Amino acid sequence: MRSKLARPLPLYARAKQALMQKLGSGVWRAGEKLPPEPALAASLGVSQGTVRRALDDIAKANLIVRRQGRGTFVAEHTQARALFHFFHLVGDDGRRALPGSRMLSLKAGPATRDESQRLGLAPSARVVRLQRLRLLEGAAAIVERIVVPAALFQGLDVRDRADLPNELYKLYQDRFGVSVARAAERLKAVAASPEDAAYLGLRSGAPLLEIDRIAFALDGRACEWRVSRCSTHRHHYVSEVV
Amino acid sequence: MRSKLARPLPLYARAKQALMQKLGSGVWRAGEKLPPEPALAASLGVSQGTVRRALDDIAKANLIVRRQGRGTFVAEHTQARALFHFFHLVGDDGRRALPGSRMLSLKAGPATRDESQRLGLAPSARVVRLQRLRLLEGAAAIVERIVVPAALFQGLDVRDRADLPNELYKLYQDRFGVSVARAAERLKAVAASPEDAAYLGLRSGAPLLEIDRIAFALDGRACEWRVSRCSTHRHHYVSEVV
DNA sequence: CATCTTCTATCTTATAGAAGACTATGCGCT
DNA sequence: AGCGCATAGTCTTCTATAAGATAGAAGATG
Repeated sequence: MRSKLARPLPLYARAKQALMQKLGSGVWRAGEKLPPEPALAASLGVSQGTVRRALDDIAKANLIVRRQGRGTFVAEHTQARALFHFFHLVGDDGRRALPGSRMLSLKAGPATRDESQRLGLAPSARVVRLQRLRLLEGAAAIVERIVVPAALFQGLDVRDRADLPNELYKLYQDRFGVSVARAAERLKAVAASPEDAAYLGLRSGAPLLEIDRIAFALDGRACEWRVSRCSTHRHHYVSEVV
Repeated sequence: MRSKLARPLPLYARAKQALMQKLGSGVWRAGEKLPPEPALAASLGVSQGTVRRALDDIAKANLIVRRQGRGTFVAEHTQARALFHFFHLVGDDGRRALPGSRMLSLKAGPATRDESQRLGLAPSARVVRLQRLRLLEGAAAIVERIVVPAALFQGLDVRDRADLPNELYKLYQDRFGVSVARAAERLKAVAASPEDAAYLGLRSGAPLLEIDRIAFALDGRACEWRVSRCSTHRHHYVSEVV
């Protein structure tokens, strides 16, 4: 919302928008190589320096990866990326480990009011819900409740119940072409419900860290709502603040 | 830890280091204006473009503020900065408010093992400890325990007990020349101790969000250890993940 | 296997103009 | 003379382009 005159964005910002739009529209798939800088510059009608600035900006948001001598590539949801960018629970000894998963339930249905509001969907649009138990170093540590819009994930189905991979974001990207670009998390301390407690082997009322996350796709639309209730006896959530 | 040959850092990175060092050594005080780009470039023996890149990097870490037409200034710990960069508790309605403070205690003493380890001090170096109760919208919401190395804050004293300001980081900067540049936070859900519960008006054992933060000065040394135990009934901790 | 070439991104410098912010000047008016 | 105001000038950062040197990666060639 610019106040004075509607000044046009600087050229590099418009170039960035154009590139982002291409990324979002799936012109280049995950892991693919983008055209070299001079080619992009020519196709956008700007200088190489300008396209460079745009690419650097996008790389800073982890949407592309630049490798000297090789080229610029669309970011993939690798295990390492999941571990370092999207999973913030760390062992108290400082070691990071990706949690294992045990599927508890998967079913589809119309969205509740909360769900459609949080995901920005039409009232009672169809959603798919799943629940998982996640294991850290073998022990149950997180109860996870996930809601996704059915429209974005056509074909995600009860039949998938058995063989959903551990890393859902990679699945979203590979099978449905939905790349999670960023996420907003809200944390609270809550008391374990009797159900939570049973899953995690704690007494009811034990303090749990609740991570409430909305994940956004490249085009900015919300694509997942995930609530994770974590036991933080041997782990903690890390956050860097600058 | 670079693996192959010890390649020199690129010029802009060395320029950044040189500038950071000057910032850390207090050549320019908080709020002061840095020399214009061409002057800096000349003094460092690099081109204006290179110094620009270094300055942009530093600005991205919120250590300086650049204003077109006016100049480049050393960042100050304003209220807004405290609110947006260093205080992550937000009301469930989305509104941010800086908490008020009520001092509970302030005393000096030799560091415990934990304290000297977390702050990177010699064993049993002198530290100052303070405890505060913090209020959100008038209601007690956070119990805060703060430990700082006495060496960095010469003259911080029991006599200050009454009139310590709400925003400590501004005090650190203005009175002691210690600028908090970044911080690392570790979050856990814990059960309220009887003492916590009494301060916060909760029952003992209620779930609290514990924020354990080490703050680092410009030169990279730890300058504060702060543990905040927060009631998250009406508030939550926000975290953006890219 | 070693070397060379080619393609790529990265680094560095230089130049020019646009735009924001502040100061000083000068002009008209009272 | 003194006041108010527009304008010009100057200093600053910001934007944009260009060009060449550097360095990593890969394949072709000897």
